[in-house]
Amino acid sequence: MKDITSQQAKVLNCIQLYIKKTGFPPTRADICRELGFKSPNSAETHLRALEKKGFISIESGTSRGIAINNPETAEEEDLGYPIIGLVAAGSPTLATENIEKNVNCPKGFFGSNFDYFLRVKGLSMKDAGIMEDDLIAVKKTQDVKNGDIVIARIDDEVTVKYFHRHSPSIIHLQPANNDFSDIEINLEETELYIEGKSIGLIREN
Amino acid sequence: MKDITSQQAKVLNCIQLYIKKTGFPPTRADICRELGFKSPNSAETHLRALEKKGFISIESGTSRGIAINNPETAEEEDLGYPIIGLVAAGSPTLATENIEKNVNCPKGFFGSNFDYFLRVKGLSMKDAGIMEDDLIAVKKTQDVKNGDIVIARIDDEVTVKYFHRHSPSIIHLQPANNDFSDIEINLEETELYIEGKSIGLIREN
DNA sequence: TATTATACTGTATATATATTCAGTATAATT
DNA sequence: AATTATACTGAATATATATACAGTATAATA
Repeated sequence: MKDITSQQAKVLNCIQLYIKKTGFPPTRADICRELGFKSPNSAETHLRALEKKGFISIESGTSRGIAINNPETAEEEDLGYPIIGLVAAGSPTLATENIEKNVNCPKGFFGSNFDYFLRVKGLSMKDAGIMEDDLIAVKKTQDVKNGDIVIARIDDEVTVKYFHRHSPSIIHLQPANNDFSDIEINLEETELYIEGKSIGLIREN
Repeated sequence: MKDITSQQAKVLNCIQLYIKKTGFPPTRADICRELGFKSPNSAETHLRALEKKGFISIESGTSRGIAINNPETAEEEDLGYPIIGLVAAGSPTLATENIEKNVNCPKGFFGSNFDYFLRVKGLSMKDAGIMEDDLIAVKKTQDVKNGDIVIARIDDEVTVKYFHRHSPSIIHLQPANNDFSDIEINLEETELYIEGKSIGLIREN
């Protein structure tokens, strides 16, 4: 998708507005009327340029045969977010990165953007209101602060816990359940990977 | 909006599919091709009938000038679900039925249908994973079973609790937090109204 | 019983529309 | 210096398309 010029952007916007208003695409003459062009060929050449750059599709020989190409919206909004299963029962266990299904959830549903849903197993975060089978909205990031609920991986085991950095090399992964105890990680001895952090939660019951 | 006939429904469906596939409405000839009609006037008369009944709009003299009238979808899916505030701090308090904002949430997001979101105040259901400021998806219904999480109103005070019917006239509203105690209601003395039950939960953090 | 709505075929045509060709002009690449 | 992309006007035209008119037939309604 090459760069669009300001005039081409005007034409593209005009087409979108026209479709929204009338329910069907404009003719060359319609575009001229809307944008003040005096020759249908002005619209024609802009349409050709927009087609060449991939913004629209034109059906040859067809009246009003203009379709707007919208790959982002079409794919992302229809597919939704994947649900990934977390097979952890209190203590972290192996991560099965299988997509359970896709949830049709509007983009930016939780203030910030996120990348996928994680199906929670176990009750280690029960006092934080995270119960078994809840779906955590996970934003992939390594930028986490003390007190954040993080998705952490130790070797191949994935767990959800509160994040607390006690010193540059000592990190505590703290459960929210008295039946479980802190996991202390010395970064000089053990490798810790932060998959991301929780920015929201969904429960279906 | 009068009744649609099966043939007219076929034509309407054909138009919708055509728009979805191509991005622009069909001509009379296109409809004939899709549905096997041999005369463009077959499509024409069906279009006139659909217009008369309010299902579509036709722009006279305009090629592909068909627009689908969709008042229901336009209103319901864009508006989303309202968030209603619950000013309850552990013990039930007065309900303020003010719409906080609307959430654009796909219909049927939680398996079953629901009617609105309730903003939770207080921690009386903390052990059920319902925390302060969580949004409960509420389905308006009086059909509740023991163990359901219900939204109950006693006089003008609204609360979220587990529902337990101990006898035909004795109902217990049970919190999920040891710091709170059961509310016992004798239906012969006190009026209890079940606003609905929780079928899901959303947390933004 | 007469009328209206539905459900088609078949033909004809005015016009709405895409599209080509001929120019003019400026700015950006190669 | 030559080419290409952008940004237009203006005219011409083949054809895509809406739409009216002439029929046929069945079922529902007044």
